Amino acid sequence: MATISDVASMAGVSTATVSRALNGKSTVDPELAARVFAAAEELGYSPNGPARNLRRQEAAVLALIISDVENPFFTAIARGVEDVAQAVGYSVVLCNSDESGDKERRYIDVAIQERVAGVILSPTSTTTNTKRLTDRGMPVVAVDRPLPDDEHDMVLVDTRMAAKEAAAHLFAQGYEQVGCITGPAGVRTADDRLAGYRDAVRSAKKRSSARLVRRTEYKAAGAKAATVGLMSQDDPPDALLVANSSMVIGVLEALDELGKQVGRDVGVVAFDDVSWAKLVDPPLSVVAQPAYEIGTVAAQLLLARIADSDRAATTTTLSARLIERGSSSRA
Amino acid sequence: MATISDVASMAGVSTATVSRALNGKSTVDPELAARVFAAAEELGYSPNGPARNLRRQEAAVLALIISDVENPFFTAIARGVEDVAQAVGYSVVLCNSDESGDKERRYIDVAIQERVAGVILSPTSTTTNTKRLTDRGMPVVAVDRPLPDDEHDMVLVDTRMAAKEAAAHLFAQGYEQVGCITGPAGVRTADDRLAGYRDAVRSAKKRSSARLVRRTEYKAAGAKAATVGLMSQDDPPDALLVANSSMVIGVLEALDELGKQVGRDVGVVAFDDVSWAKLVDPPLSVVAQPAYEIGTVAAQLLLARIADSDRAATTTTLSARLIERGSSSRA
DNA sequence: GTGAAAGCGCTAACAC
DNA sequence: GTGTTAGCGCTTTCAC
Repeated sequence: MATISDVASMAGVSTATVSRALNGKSTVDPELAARVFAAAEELGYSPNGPARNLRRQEAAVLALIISDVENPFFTAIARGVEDVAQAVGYSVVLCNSDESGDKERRYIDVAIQERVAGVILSPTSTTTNTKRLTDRGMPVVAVDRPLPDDEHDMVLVDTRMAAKEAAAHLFAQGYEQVGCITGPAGVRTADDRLAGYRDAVRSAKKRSSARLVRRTEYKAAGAKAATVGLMSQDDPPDALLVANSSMVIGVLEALDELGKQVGRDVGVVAFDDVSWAKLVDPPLSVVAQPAYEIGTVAAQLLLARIADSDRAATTTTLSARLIERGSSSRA
Repeated sequence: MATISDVASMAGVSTATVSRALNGKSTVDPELAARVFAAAEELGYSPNGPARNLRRQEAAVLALIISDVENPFFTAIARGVEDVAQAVGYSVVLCNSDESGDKERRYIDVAIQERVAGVILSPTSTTTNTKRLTDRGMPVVAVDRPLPDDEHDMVLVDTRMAAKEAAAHLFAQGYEQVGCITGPAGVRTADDRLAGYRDAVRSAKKRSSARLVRRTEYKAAGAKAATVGLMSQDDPPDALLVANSSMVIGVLEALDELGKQVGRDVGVVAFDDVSWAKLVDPPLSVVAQPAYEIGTVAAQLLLARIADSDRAATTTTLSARLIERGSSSRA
């Protein structure tokens, strides 16, 4: 592959001049510049990124480590990040930790080794170790889930409040025994959504009961089993708050197999306004999170910190919006 | 950030020895090795990837350029690629071309600049230019959609056959006027699915009619408008073959708004077995493509070609499977 | 305005 | 088995 010195000798100038011409730095004689461009074109020259980054000691690349590529919530964040990054000439590399602390650690190492300019991640758990990043002065922004220490920028959603509202809505619709299916303990969004649910139970003057709560992986299969378990006990719940959109697939399947009609028999509200929410029967009531905006804000924060490492860490909390559809109505 | 010479001086050895010890190359005196590891640990040393890659003239990184991150079909491919790559120590960077030839070109350039070991891509159109890649000796594997020249490995699905089967199934179920909503002209999967549909029309001895076909972006909005257009003409279709899962969302919304009952009034079969297919009413009949397998095969092919650039290019064609559910039945 | 030369951090000959 | 040294391709002083 052609190198800068190939271009230089073809154009009859020094490598320094080629570099200057191609980067539009300082002024280069127009005539020489033209020769340089012609030679570069002719040779199909494309600068060697690693070499440049090695020399410059910086790369215009951001790493985005998300916990589940197959979850539309996270891919929407990715789009937000990408749009902001592209606009200022940064590339984004997307890594899928797949809710595994191991893979997450591996990708954090890759980010360090590749010397990316900064990292945006949705921590798989509260034990996620970003120390390796911060020790090396790498800017980190956490999205969706907070990091334990407060030296990072974070972009979160007031998910506890949203969960409370959603559960309160179910009570207001006349459901008596609202249950909750949430993610694993230690995953902050799962804990918060459960806490919000409990807030609502308390406000509604209901007795909170562990019988009505199940925790599983943020996946359809676990949620399906949990729903079957929940519904097959005496005095089962007549409504369910479901903590994510993968889970609600399992929940709806289970309800269907148990012959329960959603809405009339069992009210359902789930997190995340997925594209197919209006297609199920009855249409699914959801808590819509501003995923794309989380991405854009996170990217802006990260870029700001890359530019100025002394900025104080900020936490941005966006709010979610309850969208009432048929699944949370008895009518 | 600590460099290899920091480690070397701390351990009282040369940088060469550090490199050897850390990479487990040739043999190093156990005692020295121990000192090296201790020093590296102490300093929080992490090798500089760009520097290493520059020297080695190769990086264990694959680029995967997909045309839509929000489409589960492509994210499933991504998981397949990643699983294979991880297993042999390669990282995967995921890039979203968003069906835009421009973004695709930009990412191809990034891949070249970063000197990744190889590229897997789903070309946005038949005009995708991979010449820049191949000119530089970069291995390329096309997935989902073929590339015009036959010097590349490709992993495709026999989507024409699958479309024919799906349309034939609709005729067999007693639908008389089967229509087709497919993607933009020039996108090979869109063209092939249309061709397969026409094959079925011919086999069923129906007169093929442009009235029954619509082409739009591979998105819900376009498909929704197309459906409204299709259904509001005289003698509208009584069944629809839909070329992708984003589109079918628009189709089902439109049908619902027009008061048509899916299955009884209008049969529907769509490409891609999405997670929510069984939740809509009636459950959605689909053409299930082996997306994950496409990813694994593509990654294996790419790795093989990286190891041996002289291999002849191969084309792997996987087959899709029709899954009959309620949406394609009048009962 | 341009070129010579140093050096980013690493690995791989090559000596010993 | 270990150290010395050259050099990957680039940018950036520093002279001129």
